[in-house]
Amino acid sequence: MATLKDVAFLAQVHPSTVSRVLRCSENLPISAETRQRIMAAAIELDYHPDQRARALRLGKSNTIGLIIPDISNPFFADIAQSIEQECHKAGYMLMVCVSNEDQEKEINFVNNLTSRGIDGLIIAPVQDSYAHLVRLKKKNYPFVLIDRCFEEFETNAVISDNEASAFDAMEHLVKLGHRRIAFLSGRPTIYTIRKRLAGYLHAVNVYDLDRTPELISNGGFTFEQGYKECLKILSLPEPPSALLVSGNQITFGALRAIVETGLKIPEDISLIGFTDSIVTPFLVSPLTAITHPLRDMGARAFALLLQHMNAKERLPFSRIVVETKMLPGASTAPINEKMIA
Amino acid sequence: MATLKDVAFLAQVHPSTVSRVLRCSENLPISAETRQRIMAAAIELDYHPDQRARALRLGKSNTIGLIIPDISNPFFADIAQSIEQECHKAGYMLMVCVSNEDQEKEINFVNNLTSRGIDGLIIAPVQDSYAHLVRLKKKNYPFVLIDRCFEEFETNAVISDNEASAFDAMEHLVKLGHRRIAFLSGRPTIYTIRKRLAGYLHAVNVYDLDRTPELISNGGFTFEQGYKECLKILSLPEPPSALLVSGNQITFGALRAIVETGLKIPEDISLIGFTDSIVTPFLVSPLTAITHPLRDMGARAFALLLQHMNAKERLPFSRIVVETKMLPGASTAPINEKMIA
DNA sequence: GATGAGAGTGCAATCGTTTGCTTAAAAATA
DNA sequence: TATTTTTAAGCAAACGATTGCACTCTCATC
Repeated sequence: MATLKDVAFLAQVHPSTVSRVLRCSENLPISAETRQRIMAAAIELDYHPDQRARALRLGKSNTIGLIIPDISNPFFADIAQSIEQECHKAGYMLMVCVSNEDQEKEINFVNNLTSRGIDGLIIAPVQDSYAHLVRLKKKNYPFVLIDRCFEEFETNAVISDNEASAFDAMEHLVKLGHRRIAFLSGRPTIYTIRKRLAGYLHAVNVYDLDRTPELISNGGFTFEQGYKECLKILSLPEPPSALLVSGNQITFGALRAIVETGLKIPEDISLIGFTDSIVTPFLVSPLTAITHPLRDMGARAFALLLQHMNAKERLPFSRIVVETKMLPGASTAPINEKMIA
Repeated sequence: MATLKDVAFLAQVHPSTVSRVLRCSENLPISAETRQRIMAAAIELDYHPDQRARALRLGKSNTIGLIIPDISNPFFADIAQSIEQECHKAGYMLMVCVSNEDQEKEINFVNNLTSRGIDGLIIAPVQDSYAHLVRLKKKNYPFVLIDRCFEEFETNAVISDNEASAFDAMEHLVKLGHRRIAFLSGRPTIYTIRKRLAGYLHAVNVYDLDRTPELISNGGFTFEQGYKECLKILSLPEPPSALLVSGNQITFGALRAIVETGLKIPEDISLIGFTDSIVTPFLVSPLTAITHPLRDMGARAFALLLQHMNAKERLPFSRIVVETKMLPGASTAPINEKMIA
């Protein structure tokens, strides 16, 4: 790797001169001849400034970090994609880290990224703890939470109206005559899950629905876990007539369980999923889905972060709430008589 | 951010002593009392070594870079996920960059990452050019290509047997009686596409199939492009009785076109897709899919990279070929009479 | 009672850039 | 011609961590 010194030597000038020529475009007192010589040398040696030295000296790396729990989940992959594009537009690099829902790993990433001189951080936190984020806040390090946040801990965040959308989905099912509706989700320590569960319970209360505890299941986020939990629910003595599933991978797992059990959607069971996959319209039964404006979420998180990174003084925190949208499918139908029996 | 100096000051020792105490665990000549004092100070100040300074001094960053064309494509997202996990196991950080199939962007990423002191690089190249990779090779910078490689340019690579798998898929269709088979894919500048096309053409020759040029389409990689290209093909005066589609997103786009056109799979048209999505079994018609051992590909690419990064002397290049697998679905069927009419 | 061996620390250079300050020559002004 | 200004380029410190070398002690050994 060619260094400034190498270029300087080749051009027969001092390294500082090379630096100046390469950095400052206009009104630099330099002879055309020398500039020419330096440029030629830089190209000749395929010189690229060492970013770590630069970051060290400048205290700025033009890089931000993104920590997400799972990149093979299209939900986070799409968010990552949009953040990456915004970064690129703004001249930033993006460092993507995957916590795999492991709190320990997330903490390590935060430490590692900050000590790399990352300028800011966007995090979809695991939410088993947040002491590391409190430290970040204390150091006045700019960061934005995405999709998940802490009620009791004030930070920047871009989230969606989980509770309302779960309630709406329930209402939709209730209007079709369903009174025994199961709720399938990941860990309830997570903000989105808690909120959706709250929306579910709210609907259960308002419409006085069946409250068998077995109808609520929080097994985990994966395809496999969704599959197993759904099988369990379907084999209840009195299985539900409808299912509200929270999460991309879980929904597909549930789908597998339903297909394997031989049930037809929506004739035998109705299904609404919190899912943002492009394939929902082409599933065995085109899925009624609650979708997020993922690109918008990513873009707004980055814009908010940028604002805080560029701020001279401490800005007040923002909590941006985006609206989900129910994508109508064909996976929900009025309850039929045999279900009740 | 606390520095070594801050810790040293608090512990009343020289920075170098702090560094030694924090780095070298065993047999360091240091009094227990001093060590104690230093440790306490480090914790008190929440000290984390500055990685850019460290990387600068050590010439090693314990970070590798991954450049992929599209992260919202599960194919690359899964590869990224597995590489990330391997990295983590080996104590490396992963920096993920998304080229969005833009050669310019890829070149920038390569320059930027290498000048960040990244220890190695895994790339799924855009393949419009490779001069930047030649430079990398010249500088003896360790890198591994994944999924796509260059026939005429020797490098490390982990790829799959694209040609054979396309041929096998075609053979499968031919045995069902299909003779008019369309091939839908992304840009033919890309290795995988070229190879799959070669497999397709080979089958066309061996079995003397219909060679109407309109049956071959290379519109692009996206869902939208797959949709449009497929519509075009379906509206041919003599539409094909079967479709071989190359790529995740394109396959779903084609699916949309088929569904919208009102055709039934496999009664009206057979479909085989190169796709690695977990949802293929639950589509309108459970899809016959050619799948890749994605986790394995990622793991092997990382292992190969690690080997080259740790090598004292120049190693010979490896080209690892993994086998694809045809996942049987229900989207292919024997040709029926009305198709031929 | 020198000499030598270790134990316990500090010093200073280094990695590659950047930038305020200085110097030196040339040009402009008095 | 003497002085100031402008132009052009070099010097050196700094960012934070690491490490070979050197230094000062304290013991034990010959």
